[in-house]
Amino acid sequence: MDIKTIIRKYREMGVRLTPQRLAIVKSLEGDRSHPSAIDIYNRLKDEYPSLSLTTVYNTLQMLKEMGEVAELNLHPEKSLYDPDVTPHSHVYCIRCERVDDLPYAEPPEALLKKAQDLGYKVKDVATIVYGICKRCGEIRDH
Amino acid sequence: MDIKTIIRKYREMGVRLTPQRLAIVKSLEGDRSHPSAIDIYNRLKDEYPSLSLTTVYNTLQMLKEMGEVAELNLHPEKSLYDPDVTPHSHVYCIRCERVDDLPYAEPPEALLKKAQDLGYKVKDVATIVYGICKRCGEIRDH
DNA sequence: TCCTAAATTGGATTTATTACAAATATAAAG
DNA sequence: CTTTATATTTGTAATAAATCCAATTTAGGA
Ligand SMILES: [Mn+2]
Ligand SMILES: [Mn+2]
Ligand SMILES: [Zn+2]
Ligand SMILES: [Zn+2]
Repeated sequence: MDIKTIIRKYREMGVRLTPQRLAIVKSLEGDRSHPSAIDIYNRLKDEYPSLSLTTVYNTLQMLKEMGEVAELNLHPEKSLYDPDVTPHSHVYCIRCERVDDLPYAEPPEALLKKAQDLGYKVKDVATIVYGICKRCGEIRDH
Repeated sequence: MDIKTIIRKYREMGVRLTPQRLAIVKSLEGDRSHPSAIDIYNRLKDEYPSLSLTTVYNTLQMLKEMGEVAELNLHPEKSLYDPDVTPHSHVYCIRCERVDDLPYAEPPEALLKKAQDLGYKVKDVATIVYGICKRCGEIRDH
C-alpha cells in the first residue's frame, strides 16, 4: 500500500480524488495495527468532522477491490483491515484482540490437495494462530 | 459429539435435560453441514413451535463450553457450529458459503515458533482454505 | 465560472447476537 | 401424585456491524 500508487490507480480508474479517500488511504499507509472500519473512522473524525462511516466502508471496499487492502476475519464481531497485502499470517490474542503479523509460511500441501480433490478451485489460504499475548499473560499471572 | 455422553455430562453438571436441549443436541449429532444458529433454529421450529432463538444460542454456548461443539469464524457475517471437535480444517466456498471438512494437518512450525517469540501462549491454530466449489465453478462456466 | 456525474452524508434498515424480565417447566421432596 | 424451588425458556428489546438510500455536496472537466 503506497499512496502514490493508489492515487495513480484512482486517476486511471477515473475515480475522484476526494479528501476523505485520501485521508483514509494516508491513515492506512504503513499501519500495522489491523484496524476495524470504526477504528479508522474514529481516528479521522476529528480532522474530518463531516466524515461518515459509510464513506469509510465504501473506501475500504474499493481498496479491497483494487487489491490494496486485505479484509481479515479473525473473529466473528467485525472485519479488520490490513494494508499489507503480501502473503502472511496473523496471531490473534483471544483476551485483548491484539493482532500481530507472522511471516508467510507455505500451507500444508495435503490441505490444498484435498480441497482440489473435493472439486474446489483454491483462491486463498489463511492460517490464524490463536493465543494469549505477553501482556495479557502477565496480567493474569499475579 | 455423542448424545449419550452429552446427556451424562448434563446430569453430572446438574443441568436440566429439557426437550429443547435434547432436540438441539440430536439435530447436531453427526451433522456435517456446519450450520449457523439460525439454521438450527429453522430445522427445529416445526417440531418445537415454541423454540426460541435465544435457547439455540444458549445451548450452543453451553455445548461450546463443554467442548462438544466448535464455533467457526469463516466469514464475518455469522458463526458456524461444528459438532466435530477433533482437529481438522475447512474449505469455504466464497460464492455459496458451502463448507467442507479437510483433514488435520500439522501447521507450519515456523508460525508457532514466531508467535511464541512474540510472547504469545499459543492455544489454537486454524487453517481455512478459500475457494470456489465444484457446483459454483460449473454454474459460472456457461 | 458553470455544470453534471460522482461521491458524501445522515438516517433508516438489515442481520447476527446478547440482555432481560416474565412465564413456564424440570426434577426433587413430600 | 402434588407441591415447590429454581433453572430454563420465551418474547421482546437492545446492541453492534454493515448496508441501503435519497438528498445534498463537490470534484474536476468544459
Ligand atoms: Mn497483517
Ligand atoms: Mn468441520
Ligand atoms: Zn492480549
Ligand atoms: Zn459454492
